[in-house]
Amino acid sequence: MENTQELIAKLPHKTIERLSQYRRALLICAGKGKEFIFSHEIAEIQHITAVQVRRDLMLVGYSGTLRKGYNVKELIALIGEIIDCPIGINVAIIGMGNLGRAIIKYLTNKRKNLTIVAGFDLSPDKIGKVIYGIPCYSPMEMKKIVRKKRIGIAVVTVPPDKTNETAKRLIDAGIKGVLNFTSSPMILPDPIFLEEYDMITSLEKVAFYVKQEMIEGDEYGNCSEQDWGSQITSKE
Amino acid sequence: MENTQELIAKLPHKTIERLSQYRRALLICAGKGKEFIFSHEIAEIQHITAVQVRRDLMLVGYSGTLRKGYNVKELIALIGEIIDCPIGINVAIIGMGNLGRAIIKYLTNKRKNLTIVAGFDLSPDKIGKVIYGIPCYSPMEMKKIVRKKRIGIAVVTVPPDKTNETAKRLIDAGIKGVLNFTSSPMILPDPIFLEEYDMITSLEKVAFYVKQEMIEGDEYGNCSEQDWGSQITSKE
DNA sequence: AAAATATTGTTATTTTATTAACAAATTTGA
DNA sequence: TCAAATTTGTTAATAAAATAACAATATTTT
Repeated sequence: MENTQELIAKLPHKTIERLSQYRRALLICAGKGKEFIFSHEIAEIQHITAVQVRRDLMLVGYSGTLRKGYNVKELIALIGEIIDCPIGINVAIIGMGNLGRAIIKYLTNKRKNLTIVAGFDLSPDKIGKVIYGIPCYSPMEMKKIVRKKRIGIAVVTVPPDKTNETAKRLIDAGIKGVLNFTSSPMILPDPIFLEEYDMITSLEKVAFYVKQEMIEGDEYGNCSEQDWGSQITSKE
Repeated sequence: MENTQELIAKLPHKTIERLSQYRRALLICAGKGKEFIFSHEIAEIQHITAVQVRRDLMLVGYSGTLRKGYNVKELIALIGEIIDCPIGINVAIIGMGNLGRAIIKYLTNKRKNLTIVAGFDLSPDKIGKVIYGIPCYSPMEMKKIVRKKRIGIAVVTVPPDKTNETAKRLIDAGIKGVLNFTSSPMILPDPIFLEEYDMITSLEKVAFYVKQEMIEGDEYGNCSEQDWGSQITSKE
C-alpha cells in the first residue's frame, strides 16, 4: 500500500498526463468491444511512440501479454487506481457562459469520480436556475456552497476581467484545485493546485508550425499568398 | 533575413508556447499602461522562473535594459514577428455548439493575424445563419468554402462521434493545421499539423495533484473524507 | 523442429528542458 | 565617490523526457 503510493508519487508529470490520455483512448476501444491492445496501437492514437507507451506502463508496473498486448479493461482499471481519487471529487463551474456549459455537457457522465455539482454566474437570468442539470448560484454564495457540497475543484470560465475577483472568492471558499480557462493568468497561494489553459496559445502554436512548414517548403524562405489562406477573403 | 528564419526554426517547442503566453501577459500589461517589465514580473504571471524568461528572450535575441527591464511594446512586437505569420491565417470553426461559440467570442478581435472567417455545423437551424458575426455553412460545402476563403486552420469542436467524419472532410478540403478539442483523437496525414487538446486530461491532472497533496499531507497515507469534498453531496 | 517474426520489458543513451551560477553593468544610497 | 543592490545575459550544470537498443519469449511459418 505505502509502496504503491510511493510509486505513484514518483511518476513523471508527463506520464500522469499520458495515463489520462491512454484511458480516454482505451475507453473508446472498450466501447468498441476491443479486449486487447498493442502498445503501438495506443501510440498511434496518441501520436507518440510505442516505446513511450511501454515505458509509461512499466513505470506503473503493468504487464501485458507477449504478442497479445494489454488487456484493455484491466488497464483502464489500473489507470483509475493510479490517477483517480478513491472517494471522488466534486467540481464547480465558475462562469456559466458558452464555455462553462460546453464543459458541463462534455463532462457529464464521463468520469464517475469527477462530478460537477454546482455552477456560479453573475447573471440574474441564471442564478437559481438548473442549467444542463447543474444548479446555478450567485458568486456571493460560493463559500457556503463549496462547503456544503464539498467542492474540491473549480473550473473557471469567467470573462478575463472577472478572473481576479473569482480568484479571491475561490481562495476564501477554500478550494483545493483550479483549472483556469480564462485568458487572464491567475495568482493563487501555493497550496491550491493551479492549471492554466489558454486556447489562444494552442491556436498560435498550430499557426506557428503551419507557417514554418510553408516557409521550409518554400525555397525562397517566404510564404507566398498562393499557397495558403491570406487575410484577404473573398466576399460572399 | 535567412538568419532570423534559421533562429526561429531552432527555437525549442516549449519556448514557442511560452512566447505566446508572454505576449498574452504583456498585452494585459500594455493595456494597463505599463511601459517596462522585469523578467521576474513576467515569470510570476506565468508561474515560472525569471531565468526561464530571460533564457527564452535570449534565444530570440531580445535585450532589455539593465535595472529597467524589457520594453513591453517592443517585446510584443518582436514576439509577433517570430510567431505570427506575416500575411495572417484564416480560421474555421467546425462545430458551432457551445464550445465553438465560446472560441469565436474568445478570439474575435484578439489577434489580427488569426481571423475566424467561417463556421460549419450539421444543424439546419444554424446553416445559413450568422452566429456571433461568423457565417455558418454545411459541412458539405467545406471544400468549396475552405478554398474560397483561403482557410488555413480548423478548430474542431464537434461531438466525438463526428470526429472521424470531420477529419476526412478536412483532409479533402486541404486544410493545413488542426486544433482538435473533441474527446476523440484524430488521425490525419503527416503534412497537416495537428494539436490535440482534451479538457478532461487537464481536469484529471488537477484532480491527481489535489489528491496527492491530500495524501502527502496526511500522515496515514490515506485521504479522509473530512478534509475535502466527497462524492456524497448534501441535498438542496 | 527450426527459423522467422512480433511483441513486451528494461537498461543505456541521447536529447531536450530547466535551473544554477555568475560576470557585467547600471542605479541607488551612504 | 565608493559600496551595495539590482537586474540582465550567458555559460555551465543538472534534471527530465524521449528514444534507441536489445534481451526475452511467445507465436507463426516453413
